[in-house]
Amino acid sequence: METWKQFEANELTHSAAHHLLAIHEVGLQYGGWARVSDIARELQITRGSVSINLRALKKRGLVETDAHRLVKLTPEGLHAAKAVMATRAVLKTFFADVLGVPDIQADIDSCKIEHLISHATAERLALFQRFLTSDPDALQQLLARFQRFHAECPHDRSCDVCKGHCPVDGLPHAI
Amino acid sequence: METWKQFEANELTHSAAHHLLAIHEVGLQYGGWARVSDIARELQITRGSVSINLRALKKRGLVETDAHRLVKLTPEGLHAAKAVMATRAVLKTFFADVLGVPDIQADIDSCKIEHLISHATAERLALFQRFLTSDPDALQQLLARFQRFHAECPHDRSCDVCKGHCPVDGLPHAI
DNA sequence: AACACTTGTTTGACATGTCAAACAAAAGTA
DNA sequence: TACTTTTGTTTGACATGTCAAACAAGTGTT
Repeated sequence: METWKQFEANELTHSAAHHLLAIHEVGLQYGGWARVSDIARELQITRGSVSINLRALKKRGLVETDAHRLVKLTPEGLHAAKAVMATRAVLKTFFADVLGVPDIQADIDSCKIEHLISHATAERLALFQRFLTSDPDALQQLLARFQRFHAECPHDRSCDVCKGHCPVDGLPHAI
Repeated sequence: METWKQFEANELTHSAAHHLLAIHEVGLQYGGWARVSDIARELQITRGSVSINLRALKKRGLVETDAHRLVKLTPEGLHAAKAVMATRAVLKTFFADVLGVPDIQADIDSCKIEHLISHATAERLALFQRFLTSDPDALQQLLARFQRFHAECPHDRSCDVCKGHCPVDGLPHAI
């Protein structure tokens, strides 16, 4: 059992991923360039923290700086940022549109997971969604039926699917 | 945008969750009791680290100790451990059996996510799986068709679903 | 030019989680 | 009983990521 130690073995930490995303976001209005202050404001952390964190990202070649201390993603940094955004989008769509999880919760969950889930799994999930929503045999109806179930489930024993118990841990619904 | 800070806002850290799981695992053979050494061996970390980490778990009321320094989960600790195991099982089943992700990758991904995903999302995912596999209208066939697609996808433009592009980021398949 | 503000960096602090090493107490063995 | 080993704790170190505060360099205003 050393699977659990893989938790640390990711390309990006949560913090690093969001620094890249913040640079990308801020840079949209300034031709890709961002200032430390802007990044700090975007992430709601201090300039000092951003300054320190950028040092590591520079050393890893994900970020570049100007003579005027302006910050920009390198091609590798941009690639990494786009990968994170794409993965998050897939997760969020699945949580919200397929599973029917409330929008805010879908945002939080996808943001927590975006940099941790493997590309292989994210890709299969994306394919699954495409498969579900593009199949000619009215698979849409299947989804619709599932969504309807959520709305109508009485969360007690009379319910055919949940039978009044949480499907995760098997315990009776608290509701 | 302060959604990203929610990453730290979980009931359990990854480390804490696995300490609880390790106590539970070891305890199966000893009536719920475990020793610091056993936990350390199970997690492949030093006794010193376990000792320090248990202090925090004790303070939070998730773990109790004996006069002989034997360690046990409290009812709350057991509940937390079971919740983590249940969530992981749901995630792993989805990744492996529905999406068709290789077993080892499904283990790693579910282990990374188990303590981060909300109960709401895990519950909907579990329901979705039950829905998929128990519906009378041959939904099993749907799954089978998706699985078959994976096996047959040529990963190039001739493929109807992936069209030679990664469904996550839209870039051409590297394969 | 003088003063005030903004910006980026550095420093010292804290929290978490890990290690190795030293140590003390308990258990096992002679 | 005496010796050895195992066990649990403590300590000092390191890495990451955060803060507040001090500081230096630039930018603006008058």
